[in-house]
Amino acid sequence: MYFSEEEDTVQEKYNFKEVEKKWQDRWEKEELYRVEEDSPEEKYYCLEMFPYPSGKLHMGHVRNYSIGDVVARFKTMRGYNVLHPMGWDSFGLPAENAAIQNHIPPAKWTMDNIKSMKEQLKAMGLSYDWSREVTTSLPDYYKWTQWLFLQFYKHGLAYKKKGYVNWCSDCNTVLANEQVVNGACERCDTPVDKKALEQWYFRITDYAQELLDSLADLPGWPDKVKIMQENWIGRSEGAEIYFTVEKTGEKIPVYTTRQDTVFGVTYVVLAPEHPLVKKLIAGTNYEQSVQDFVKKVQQMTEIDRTSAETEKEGIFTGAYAINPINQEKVPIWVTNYVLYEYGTGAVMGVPAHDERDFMFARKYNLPIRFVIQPLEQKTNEAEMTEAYVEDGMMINSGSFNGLTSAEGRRKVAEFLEEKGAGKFMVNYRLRDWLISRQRYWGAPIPIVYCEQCGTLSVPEKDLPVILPLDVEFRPTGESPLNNYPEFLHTTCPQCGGAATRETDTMDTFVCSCWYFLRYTDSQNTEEAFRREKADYWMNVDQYIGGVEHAIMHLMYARFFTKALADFGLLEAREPFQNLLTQGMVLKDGLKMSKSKSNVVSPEEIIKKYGAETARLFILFAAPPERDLEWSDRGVEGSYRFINRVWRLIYHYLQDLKQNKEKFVSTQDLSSADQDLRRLMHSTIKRVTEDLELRFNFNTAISAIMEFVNGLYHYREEEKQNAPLLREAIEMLLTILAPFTPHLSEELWEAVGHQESIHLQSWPEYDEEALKTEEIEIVLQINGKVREHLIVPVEISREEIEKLALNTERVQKTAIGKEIKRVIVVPGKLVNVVIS
RNA sequence: GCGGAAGUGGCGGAAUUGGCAGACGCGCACGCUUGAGGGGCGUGUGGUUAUCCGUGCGGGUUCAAGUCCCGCCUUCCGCACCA
Repeated sequence: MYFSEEEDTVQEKYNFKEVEKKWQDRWEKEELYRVEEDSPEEKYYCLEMFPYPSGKLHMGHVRNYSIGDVVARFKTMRGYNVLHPMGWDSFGLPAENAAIQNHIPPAKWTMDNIKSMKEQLKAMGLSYDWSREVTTSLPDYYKWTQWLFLQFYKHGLAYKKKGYVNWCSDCNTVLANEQVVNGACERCDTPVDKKALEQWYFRITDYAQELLDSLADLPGWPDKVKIMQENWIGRSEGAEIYFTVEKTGEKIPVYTTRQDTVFGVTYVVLAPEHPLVKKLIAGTNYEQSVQDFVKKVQQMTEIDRTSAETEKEGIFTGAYAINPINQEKVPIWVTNYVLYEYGTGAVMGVPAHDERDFMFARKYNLPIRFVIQPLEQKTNEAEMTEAYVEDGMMINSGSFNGLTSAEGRRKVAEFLEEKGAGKFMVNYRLRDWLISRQRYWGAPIPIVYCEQCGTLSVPEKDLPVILPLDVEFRPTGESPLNNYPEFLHTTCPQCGGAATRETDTMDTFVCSCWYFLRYTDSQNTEEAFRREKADYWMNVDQYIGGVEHAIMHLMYARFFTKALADFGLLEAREPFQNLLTQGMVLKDGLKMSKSKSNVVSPEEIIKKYGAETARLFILFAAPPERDLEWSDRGVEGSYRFINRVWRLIYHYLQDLKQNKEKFVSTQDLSSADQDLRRLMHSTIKRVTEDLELRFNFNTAISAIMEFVNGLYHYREEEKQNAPLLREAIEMLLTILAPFTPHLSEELWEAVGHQESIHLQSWPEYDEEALKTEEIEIVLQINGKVREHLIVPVEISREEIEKLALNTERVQKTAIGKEIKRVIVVPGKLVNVVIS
């Protein structure tokens, strides 16, 4: 990019309003941040989580995008071909709620918000390639979300089934397991109900093992996030064991990780929803009471039911089961503490070796039988007040006596497997992803139902299934699609007869599962993305966003990437190579929120101090992954620094314009010149390493501040070296460019450059320039700092030792004592140990 | 209960491999500049000062510990009857 010929008058005081606007407009006009795939440079994909267009930018956004912008600009200057896109996660409930409350159509509300948020983002001076912008709620995007759904369907990874699902009565829709927090809707906190409904699922459980295993391929992810995903997947190894109903011979599979305790089983328990419950009690004396109990449990809220503190309750069904290991007859109970969704929905009760079973058995006077002996001491059964849940040695277990728990787990499972009464089993806590929502503002699921032909995909050529915009909302929250005949009624793609459309839409997390792929080829009207383009850009080298997406978005996106790779659509099996989870922005130690009225508006800060002050403060105040305490004083400090840089360079402006001599020789430098030059190079080194190795923006900025302080000191020198000064100032502007892009660009132009500073290379430091002739080392006596010695750089260990021993301080201290040892750490310190 | 992160001046934070604790910034004090205020430029600023003491607490390893080991405390975050 080249600057226009017109002469700019540089003002004495930094006018951030004019300057920021001037460069934002010029960068946009010149398409400075546009990237293509045909670059000789190595690619780098820098991505920040795209926002939901609420209409207003908040400080979390400012932090997220400031971090991303520094990374993108820095990598560009380091010589990478950087993809840095932005878009909108624009389906979702708030738009619909706005429609119900204020009678604004969701599409209009959404597009208006996008417009105003885009202006706010542009006012921040972020280096996005806006030509790649994606909007998930527009047909040119959701067409491909629907197309991807069909690929999942075709490959058997999307299916419909009836099951007990989480229902939020306030949002009027079902929720995925991941969207239920403590038994309540994560969006509105309404306790969820369990409803038996037919719903669409993605078979993420097919990928459970790979999702778990390949966490190991992500060293660039925070351990915290990997551990959370690991726990969510919840893999366990155990056995399925088949108990049989005494009367009917029907099998009851139970899942356990402690098959070594199978001789300790004194009862079997079923979840209230277990289908066997009804059969067992039908026509017996127990029928009424068990039914009452089941009803009671099902009426409990999800919170109460799943809390570990909830009292364990149960009821005998009147039926008995046979333990396949020893043919023993044990009672079958129904309880509130067995989860139908996990394992087989049935559990073997081993009170002696499981806390929950222990409490349950105590309450209902069920027998407790010890079958695992601690290795160190003998259990005194009479004195036991809690279950022994550790491993040990098997006792009271027939031919298995004497085995350790680990051996027992293997042998018992093998034995049962041989008898056809059980098998080894790996279990996961991860459930399939429920993706259908009974809401309007989402991507319609491209399915039609025909009375003759059944459930059918919409043919790919008929995509997108357009979401109608002129719909009417009812205050109930019911999806208006159900009352929109033109949408609902269609023809069967197979027989041509009358058919109806699926009116459920997809969970918005489906849309955000592949947006990073669409960015690589966002204008493509023939495909979701061209494979070569995706393969060129993927994986995302650096992904940046909030930790609140640790499970849902990040796991769903990983699942999508793996599935798409299996469909042959791309090479990558992981979407995000490196992940940075930024901390929250706090005010007065609390998360900013309307209810606490401690919200600081980015718009106001930008208006008052300019975008760069806001960016600089946020990057300077804390390292990116930590929470950040907002401080108005701190903001003023950043504002001061920016003006300090401006004044410094303004002071030299005339000289710099007239004297364009380049710095070439290190001859004839005064000691102040040498100091300045050393400071300059050590600053480059520090800033480069802080950005390259650690994303420590705060310490990088502090190094630049020290450099500026050094330049102010140099300004006091009588004799100043003009070429050196020019080099130092240009270096300063260059390393500031990722942090303060407008200021740097304006001054870069002012000192006489025609090409944008953002197209310059990142400076290299000169190892030679860092060297000094003398260094300061620490003199310690018994490990305590006593003095500082100035010594030549190339001094030997022996000389340092001699020097140290000859100091007055050491001599004095050593009177009447023995010098036991002298430790020399070259270049750092000498420690004299005196008894 | 389980898992993770953190705890350093009046405040935000630095200390990269065990080697000068407190970089940088805020605040505060003082000086210079200015008609004044603001702003700017500069100096000082952990606590005590004879010296010592200091990184949540108590031990330990080491010539040397904010950093390593053992045992606790507090705060925040995530998960939580998963058999």
